[in-house]
Amino acid sequence: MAPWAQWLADLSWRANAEFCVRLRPMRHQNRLLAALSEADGALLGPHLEAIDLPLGHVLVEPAAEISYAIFIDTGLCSMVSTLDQGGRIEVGLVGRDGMATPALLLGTDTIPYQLFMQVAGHGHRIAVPALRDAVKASASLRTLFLRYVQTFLVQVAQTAIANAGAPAEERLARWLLMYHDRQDGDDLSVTHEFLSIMLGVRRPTVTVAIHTLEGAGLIRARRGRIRVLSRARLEEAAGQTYGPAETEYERLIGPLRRSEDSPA
Amino acid sequence: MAPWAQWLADLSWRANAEFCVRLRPMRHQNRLLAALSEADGALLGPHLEAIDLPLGHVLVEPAAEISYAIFIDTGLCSMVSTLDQGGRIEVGLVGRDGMATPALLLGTDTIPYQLFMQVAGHGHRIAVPALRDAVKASASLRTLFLRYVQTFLVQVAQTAIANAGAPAEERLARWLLMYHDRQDGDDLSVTHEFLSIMLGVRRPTVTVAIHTLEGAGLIRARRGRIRVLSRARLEEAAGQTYGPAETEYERLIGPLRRSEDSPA
DNA sequence: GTTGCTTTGTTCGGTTGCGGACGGTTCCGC
DNA sequence: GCGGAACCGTCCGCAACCGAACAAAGCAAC
Repeated sequence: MAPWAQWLADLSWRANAEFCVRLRPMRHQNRLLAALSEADGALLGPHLEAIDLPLGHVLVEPAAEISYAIFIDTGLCSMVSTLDQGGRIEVGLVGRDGMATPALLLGTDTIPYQLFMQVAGHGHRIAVPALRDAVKASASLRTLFLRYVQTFLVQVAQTAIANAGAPAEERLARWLLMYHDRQDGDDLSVTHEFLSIMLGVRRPTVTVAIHTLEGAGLIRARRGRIRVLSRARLEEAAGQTYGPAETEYERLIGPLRRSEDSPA
Repeated sequence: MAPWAQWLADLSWRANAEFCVRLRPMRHQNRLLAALSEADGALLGPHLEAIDLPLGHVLVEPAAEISYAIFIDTGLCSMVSTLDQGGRIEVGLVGRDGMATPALLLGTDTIPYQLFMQVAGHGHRIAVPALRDAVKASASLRTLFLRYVQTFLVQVAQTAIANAGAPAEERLARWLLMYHDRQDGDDLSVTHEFLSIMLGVRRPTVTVAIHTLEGAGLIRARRGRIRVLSRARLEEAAGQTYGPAETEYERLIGPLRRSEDSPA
């Protein structure tokens, strides 16, 4: 097994990951925080702490009480189900588009899934009681956050649809697009093995699918790195599986990616 | 094609389905309504209208504005994605356990999916503005309903997990249990073809899976009908796919099924 | 009770992806 | 520049499931 898969399998290291509190920048990269009104920003701001989110950091353990909500500025976080046999299946992805975990807005402090950083980055955290107070006090804040929950729900539903029968190649294209949506630039840092876990398929299957997409000129794959060459054609390749969740996001919250797009 | 599949494919009939308003019974079979406090019941009650929910009735059309929230007392409603190729994939199931559609609580009046009655029954409806007013006025009502959204989110996530690799037999077991949870008695009305659509597999695959479960003595299948013989063993057969959503429901809201269980 | 439709049972070949394994290549640290 | 670790490419046999089709059995209406 590859060593990075070690921390994927080994649950004991998680106690080592420590938060590194830093100064809060003025403009938030996180889309939800950036979308706050003046008043709502003032409501949350004092309670936000900047944190580092190293690779593999576990934000939430299944059935364990959650103390902080996290707003990611850079990096990616996966929500996965840990199966008895040791396997993992990804059900949702959170980046600078939202918060982890949406369930905190739905009246629960635990979820049956695990959240961990899949791409290192940084963000801000807020203690759950402070979040609850703010959400209780401001209807506009509540509305915004619940709208995010809706987009997340649709995202999970799209995962269910993609997992039902869509060939590995379409699922791969969808996943690459979702990653691409949540970061700047066109270079994605992922290995085949990582993708195989996220997509719930075998690693060789990922290799084959990547070759197909690369052969068609949609991406360029290098060791541990995938560059998106044509978003437009990648979206075609993803078929029905990509789109609804992103449309929902732009309708309810705002632009997901920065303006520019890769050339087709 | 079987004729019942006609209305599944034919979208034009939907205009024919008319609501039949009736008197409101005193005790709600719907679990959410039954769980309301005195005050919250008084808040919603005056706005509730009893309605019939005939087989195939379309409650929500993708991207179409939703006017009513529906609380199902009996019967079953599926949330499905309608694919371009004409196929449908189920992503969620709503019965007397909740309301249709949860998205109304998340700040949107449209969803990218279709909701239709899969098993005929009846329920109550409330106009969306009235629902919004009530939810805005009562924090306890909001909490209860949002908790339901959480259970629904987990249900959809479990669908994603089941669709990722779980063999048809496990998915079938899970679906039967979810149906069983949402009605009285042990007789389920479903055809193989119907199940094949809900599970996203071929009809012969369903036939084979049913034979396996029947051979093991977990169910008894007759034309258009399946009787649950042993819930406990059916839950075993469903493996990891069944459980988390139901646990979440009982933790956050209350009992899903009536007390008694089928003999093991 | 016969007719016609619905539902169920079964078959066939083909494809996709799995489980496992092996060899090659790139990268990193010493 | 030399190991060794990590990652990528490929192969095998095998099981699940698909797409299509056809036959049998239950049910209902006349």
